[in-house]
Amino acid sequence: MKLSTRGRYGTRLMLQLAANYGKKTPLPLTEIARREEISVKYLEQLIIPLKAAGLIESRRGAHGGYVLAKDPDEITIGQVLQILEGNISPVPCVKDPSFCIKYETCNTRKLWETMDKAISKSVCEMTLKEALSA
Amino acid sequence: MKLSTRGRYGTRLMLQLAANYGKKTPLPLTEIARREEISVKYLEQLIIPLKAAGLIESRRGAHGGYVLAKDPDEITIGQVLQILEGNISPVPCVKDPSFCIKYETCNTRKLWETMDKAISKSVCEMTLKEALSA
DNA sequence: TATTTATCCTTCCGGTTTAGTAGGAAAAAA
DNA sequence: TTTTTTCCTACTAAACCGGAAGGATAAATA
Repeated sequence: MKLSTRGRYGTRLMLQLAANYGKKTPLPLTEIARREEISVKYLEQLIIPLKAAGLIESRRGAHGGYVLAKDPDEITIGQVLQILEGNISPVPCVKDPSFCIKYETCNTRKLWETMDKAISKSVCEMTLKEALSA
Repeated sequence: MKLSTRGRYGTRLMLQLAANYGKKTPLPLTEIARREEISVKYLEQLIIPLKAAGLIESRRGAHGGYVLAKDPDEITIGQVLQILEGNISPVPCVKDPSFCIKYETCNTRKLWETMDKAISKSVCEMTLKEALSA
């Protein structure tokens, strides 16, 4: 039960943008790629859904780059993971009952719900700002 | 970040054995397969590591089957998942620092540790007995 | 205006993991 | 000796993961 590189790299990407928040110049992917040792090409892929979700704004051309669209304390790690990994619940049925035909009689459902809540809580209560200062 | 069928089916398997705990006859996989609608062949595969870990004992031949080797309140969901899924931490580096070359400078490590603890706690504090009665 | 620096857009691909299936051997009970 | 069951070793189709490739478009600068 692992996060993929999308979630992990994407979080690092977002923390770099959070650290740059408030500065005059946007942060280009080339710079993030250098700091985090991740290829620009892969970062380009990860940033698309983050931008589509309205968490990021971009400026094209020379001296361009990306900036957070919101304050770092208004974005949670949970949001970022949700966008990049999809639903982060440990089992599909918790968020989508139609997934399982045995939904009513399943002896493990409440168990997964307990687990799901623990995960959601840990990650939705933490903002980029808090993650940075930790 | 999903559990695979190994972890999910294996937990259902263990809960069936927990429900049978104390009864005179062991529970055969054919019966578990019928109740849970999982093929015997796949259950056979899942039960191997559980037995190897000492959570289960087997009896061969007619009227054979499996029984828990311990009381249901001495086995946690966390143990079961650990055996079937391997390490359930959301990122590899939390349990194995050598995995990551950026370990010292990583801005996300503490974040994953927080998440890891929340998951471990939720799942290691719940025993089969509790899961059954929930 | 030409060049450089960026984002933006579409496509492809090899490797690994997942979720099983297949076929039988060995043991124990009836 | 037949049936029921565990035990053991392979095999595989499909999905997913982790990127790389190649260029188009836009903005700043010289």
